[in-house]
Amino acid sequence: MKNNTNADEQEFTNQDFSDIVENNCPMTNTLKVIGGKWKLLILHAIMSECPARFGELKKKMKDITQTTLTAQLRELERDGILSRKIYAETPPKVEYKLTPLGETLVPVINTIIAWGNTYCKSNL
Amino acid sequence: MKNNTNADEQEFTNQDFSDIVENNCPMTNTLKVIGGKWKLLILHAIMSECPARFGELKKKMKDITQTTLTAQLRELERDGILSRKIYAETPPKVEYKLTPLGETLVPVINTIIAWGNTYCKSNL
DNA sequence: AGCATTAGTATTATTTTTCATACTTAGTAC
DNA sequence: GTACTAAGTATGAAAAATAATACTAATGCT
Repeated sequence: MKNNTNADEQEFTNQDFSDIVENNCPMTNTLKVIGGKWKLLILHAIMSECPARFGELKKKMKDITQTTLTAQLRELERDGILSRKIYAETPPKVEYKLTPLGETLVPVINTIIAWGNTYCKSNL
Repeated sequence: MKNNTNADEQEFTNQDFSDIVENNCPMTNTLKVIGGKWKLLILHAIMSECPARFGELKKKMKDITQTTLTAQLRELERDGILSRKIYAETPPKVEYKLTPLGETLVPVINTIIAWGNTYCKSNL
C-alpha cells in the first residue's frame, strides 16, 4: 500500500481519511444511489403516490424530459430502489413502486422534506 | 380543485401537484442548498472537523479541484450554511464552519450517513 | 382505414458541471 | 533576494447531464 518511509513523497498519509478518501464512505455510496438532480424528486413523487405510472411522474415533474425520466428510473431500478411492473395492455401501462429497500429511504426523504419545510421556506 | 367535468381538455387539473410543480416544494428548495456532487461531502467533512481549513477539505476530498471546492464553499456560504473566517496571516489561513443554520443540517446528514451504513455497505 | 393512446427509444444539440493548468499575493525563513 | 506557504483566481478544455425533437409499437375506437 503506502510505502514511503521518508517524507519527501508523502501525500495523504498523515491522517486517516480512508472512509472519505476510499469508497467506503457511506455518504459517497448513498449519493451514488440518490444523488443527482432528479432522483430524490422522483422518489418523493413515487412515495406520495405508490405505485405511480410513468405519465403521472412526468406530469408531476414538469421540467424533466421523457428521456431523462426514463434514464433515472432505470438507475433506481438497477440499484434496487424501485420495481417496474409492465402490464400487457394497449396503450402500455407501467407501474413504478418502491421496493422494500426503497421503503427504507422514506424516513431519509422525510427528514430532508422536513428540513426544507422548516428552514428553507422562502429564503432562496 | 378538480373542475373538469368532461375529460377532453384536462392536463394537470385532476390532482393537486402544486407543491411539486411550483417552487414551494421543500425537496426542490432543499436540493438547491445541498444538491450537487460535492455539497453533502463538504458538509460531512466540515461536520466531522469543525472548523476546517481549506487545505484540509481539499485533502479529504481527494478528487475535487481547488476551483470547484472554492465554488461550492462560496455557494454554501451564500446560502447561510457555512461561515468563512479569514485570518490575517501569511501564508493565508481560512476556517470554514457551520453556521447555526448549517448545524440544523447535521441530523439530516446523519440520517443519510446512517442509511448508507445500513443499506449501502457493498452492494454497489 | 385512420386516429389516439402510453411508454418508451434514438439521435443530436445544448447546457451545466467539473477539470487542468498556470498565475497571484504577502509575509517569513534562509 | 529567493524560495516557500495557503488560499485562492483566471482561463480554456473536457466531460457529464439534460434537453429537444422525431420516431415506434400494439391495440381499441370510430
